[in-house]
Amino acid sequence: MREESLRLERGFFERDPVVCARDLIGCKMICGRSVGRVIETEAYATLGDAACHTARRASTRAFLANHPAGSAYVYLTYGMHWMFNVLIKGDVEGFVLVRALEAESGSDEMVARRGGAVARNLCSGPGKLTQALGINLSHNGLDLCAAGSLGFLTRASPFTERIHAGPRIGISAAKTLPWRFLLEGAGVLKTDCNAGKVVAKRANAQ
DNA sequence: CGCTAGATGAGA
DNA sequence: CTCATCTAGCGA
Repeated sequence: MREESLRLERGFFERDPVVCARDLIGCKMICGRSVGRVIETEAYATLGDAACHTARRASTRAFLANHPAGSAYVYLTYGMHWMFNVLIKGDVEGFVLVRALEAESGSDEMVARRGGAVARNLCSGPGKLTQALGINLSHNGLDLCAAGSLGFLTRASPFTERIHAGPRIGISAAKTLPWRFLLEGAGVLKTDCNAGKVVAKRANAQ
């Protein structure tokens, strides 16, 4: 018998952000015709985490107050890259940044939006991911648990693959929290490993 | 392959 | 001024 993938429900996102980030690995992300498996995430928390946007941005605190768990939180960084996050509201509140996917279907339109990038380079980073899926500010605030074109599907059960945890990358605060999660052996993460090195080097230089 | 520089805009 | 980034272009 074949197991059916079901949409992740609100309750999934009403837990600890770190648990959500880890459990999102291996789930499918759907955006219209484009589907990919989540292979990299990061958790951010409103308490004890200086890297969380709520620590510096009033608009993010307002967003959190006005949206349910499982809402999409999208914003621009470095003037040109959209970041796709999910609002988490458990006992601890925060966000999960979806950093990388392994394309499964609809990759023709993903490749087109990425300007002809090869598979290994298609969704292997948070900016590439949103570009491949066509995600931008218009998706901000969407309910990912509703029956829309944007959301997540449950991962296979039992889930036997290994998940690696390590420090988050590309940030300047709270660098040591091991809140970055990767599917082991996904083989799509070279670029992000490089990004991690760059960050580490900068840290060493100071 | 590794590494650097520069693009580019919102928020506080 | 700071950023949850990416890519082209350079040198080895």
